[in-house]
Amino acid sequence: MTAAHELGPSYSAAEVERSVAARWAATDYGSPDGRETRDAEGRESLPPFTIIMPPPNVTGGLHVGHALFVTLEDLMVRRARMQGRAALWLPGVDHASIAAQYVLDRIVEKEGSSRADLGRARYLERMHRFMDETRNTILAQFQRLGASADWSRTRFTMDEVSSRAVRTAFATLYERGLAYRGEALVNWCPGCKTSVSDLESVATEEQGSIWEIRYPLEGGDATSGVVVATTRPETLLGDTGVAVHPDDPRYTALVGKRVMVPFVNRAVPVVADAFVEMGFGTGAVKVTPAHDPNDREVGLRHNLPAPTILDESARIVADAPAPFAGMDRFKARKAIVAALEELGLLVSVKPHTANPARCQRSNDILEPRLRTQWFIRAKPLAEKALAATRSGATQIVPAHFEKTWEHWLTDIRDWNVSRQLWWGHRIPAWYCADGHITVTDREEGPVGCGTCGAESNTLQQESDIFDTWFSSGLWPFSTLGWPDKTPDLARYYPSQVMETGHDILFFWVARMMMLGIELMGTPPFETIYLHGMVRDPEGEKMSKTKGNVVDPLSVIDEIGADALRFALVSGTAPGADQRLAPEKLENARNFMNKLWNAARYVLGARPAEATGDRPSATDAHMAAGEFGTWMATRLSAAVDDVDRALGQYGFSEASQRIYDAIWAEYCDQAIEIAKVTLADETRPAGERTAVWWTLVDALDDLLRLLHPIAPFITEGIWEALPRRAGDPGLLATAAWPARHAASSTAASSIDLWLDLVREVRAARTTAKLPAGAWIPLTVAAPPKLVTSGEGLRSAIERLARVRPLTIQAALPAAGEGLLVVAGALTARLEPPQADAAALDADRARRGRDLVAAQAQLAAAEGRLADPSFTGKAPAAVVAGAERRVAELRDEIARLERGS
RNA sequence: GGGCGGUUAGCUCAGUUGGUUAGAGCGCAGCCUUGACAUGGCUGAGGUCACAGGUUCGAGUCCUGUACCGCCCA
Repeated sequence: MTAAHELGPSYSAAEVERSVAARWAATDYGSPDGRETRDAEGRESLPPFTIIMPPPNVTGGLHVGHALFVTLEDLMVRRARMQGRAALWLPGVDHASIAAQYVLDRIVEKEGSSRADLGRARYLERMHRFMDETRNTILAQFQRLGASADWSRTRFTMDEVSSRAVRTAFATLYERGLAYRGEALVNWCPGCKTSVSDLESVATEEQGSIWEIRYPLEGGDATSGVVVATTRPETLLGDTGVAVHPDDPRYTALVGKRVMVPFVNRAVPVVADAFVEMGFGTGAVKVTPAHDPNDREVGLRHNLPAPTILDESARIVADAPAPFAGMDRFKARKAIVAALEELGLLVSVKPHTANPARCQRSNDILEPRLRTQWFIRAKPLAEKALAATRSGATQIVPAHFEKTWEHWLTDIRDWNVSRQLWWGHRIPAWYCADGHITVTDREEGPVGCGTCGAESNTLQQESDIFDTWFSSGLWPFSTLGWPDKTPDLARYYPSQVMETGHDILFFWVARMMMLGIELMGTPPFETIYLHGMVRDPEGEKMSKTKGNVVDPLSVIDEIGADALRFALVSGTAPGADQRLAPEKLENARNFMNKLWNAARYVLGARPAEATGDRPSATDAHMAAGEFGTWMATRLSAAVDDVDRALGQYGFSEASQRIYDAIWAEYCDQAIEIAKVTLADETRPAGERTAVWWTLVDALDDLLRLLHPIAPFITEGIWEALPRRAGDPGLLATAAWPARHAASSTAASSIDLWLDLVREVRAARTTAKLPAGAWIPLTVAAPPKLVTSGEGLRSAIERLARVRPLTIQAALPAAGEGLLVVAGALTARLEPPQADAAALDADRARRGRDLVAAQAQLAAAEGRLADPSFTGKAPAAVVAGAERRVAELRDEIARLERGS
């Protein structure tokens, strides 16, 4: 970057971002106790502001979803930092056990080996090497986005502290009876060879069949018995019953009788159970307790055995009858159907839409299997989480997600935390030869069996590991040092905001809430802010196979992180998905370019008289004249609006307001007005100096407002700005702007004159007057506006391209020309050689204005004439209507007089 | 089947506790190479706020229902 006062002639995001990043890297500004902060003492008097960063997957690369969350969190943290709070944004990465193992398995396969070949120890060693390669990649990419996290506190869900937190948490839950080991049906993924939680199972839809199969009566022939309907004939080998609805008259006589399951020749009872839908299929269903959740329930209610008939690869078990033993489940389905047909037991086959659950990771169809697993008792934990949101201790943004939250937590089922994987935290449970369970938080394991005292070296540790989300669930406090009582934990727990995607509300947020309340005693965050998904311009989910993925790094290379951040922020609404189109990115880029050029102009327009340091009091110059007051008022309104928007997580609204403040107000109006004064050597030097310093002060405010969204360019420009005494070295640690004392509540005459300028321009356009021509304008203005108009004379001339400009009390008697009415101002443009057609066009325009004004007047008058309006509406609204009527009458009178 | 959300300009979306003149960006049309910026400036066209009822002095905003779209849970 070039020296102060000299911004490069064209905006290069890459150059600015590189240079600013280097300056940041040389400081500890991201630390809540950073030395860069301007007021360390003041900081202590304010509450800290903490966001714990959702840890990205260790093996992952940056995608646009990361870019969104990094931007939003960084925005909040940067603003809090500027407000003088101790702002902590704590980063880290997640070991992502199933996802990482899935990725590494593919790599190992390519290397011609396999997980089984390597064995657990060597595989984990290979995994650690892999982690070391990838761990910092994603965080380095976050830095390119401008993330101002405290990198010195970076954590990993598999580091030593996290491991201790996991053991302690589990041991505590076990002690409290909130963790238990039990046999239950789990979602088994035959591809990943592990169980997965309900949340990791994805319901899908596919065309299948429904088979109707006859189970003959025990001792009966092939026409006796009952016809069951099933979508999974292959599980027939594990059937231990047939169920019918108790009220189904078709089967009343059969209940209690026994029927024969083909091939296995097992006599099983016909039971009556209300879960059966009479209208489905034949109204009779086979019961396979070990391979279907509903059947499991029925089996338990009717004391049916539950033989497992599918192994961990979802093949028919070895002790099943030939030829099915060892067969894959889908082959077995065909084979069994064929065999049934041969036996004459297949009654019919009908098409049917099935909804098999698939593994979120591998997409294999999940197989329910009975297994002994570790579970977390969810109900008592969920109740506390619900209490926290109901009491308002934790607030969900947007609020409507509370309903989803309620729904899920109310009907929550126990959480299966066992995974038959290798990469992850091993469950700290040990079993002795007699099967007693000992759970401990000691890294080296228990000293002996907690029940029978069997020696530690005879104990076997559980081979299962924890669901990744168990360690993630501890993240809000394990990152702060828990289970130790660290100063960080005391200072930063609970955090203010948990910002994450609504897609992991249950996976993660609910678990953090449940575990946080249980283990820490208080909810882990005050606000849960949920963002939506970033989609492609057509609203499609981005995916590599579709090829519609926006790569944030290429976007940054092309237009800069600031533009990407601005585009994402301006498109976001709490909980809502957004479409990211190239036009949006382009607009953001243009905005950055606009800001850069505005700054270039301001810095280059310094009057010779504006020597010396920047005045430390902003409002000295702003109070000096109409322009300063106007600017102060505009800035104050912008600050108020941005504060209000951000206070309610209206990020997009805030970004739009800043965009307007910079582009429409500052560039299109303030600079254009100031330009005239600054270029006018005949103006008093003091006036030019005041105007220039006002521009500088305003730019400074705007940079501060925009900084949380676009940190690089604002920092880069700010560096070139004359500094005030007491300002820190970095904009990142400078103070958040406040209202200006010089602002005014009264309408500024500048706005009134700008309205006139706009009307004159419109008149010129409709009348097709040459854009470059100087055209005489006479304005009739009330006395107060005559004075301010004189002060703005050269600006009005230039902006409206009018000359000579006459400002007086009244218009001379009707003459040729174009009438212009704007607020309290009436004016006449007098083009030297106006052609008749042009004048007609303008007259038509004015006619339309008149009609519109008359319609509005009629409406307003109608309202005021209605006693129910004047009687019931608030006084302010009535007064507003009255004012409006007066204005409209005045305007109409002037429009009519002139035409 | 249950729940939640959406439907506003050609497109993408804003729209605070109901206040009467519904906004922005992009796109479109016309004009402008004016010494910060053509990644720009100026001006303009374009909306019965999905539909049908209701509450109210007043409804894009609140209530009921309908249609369509999307998401979540089963």
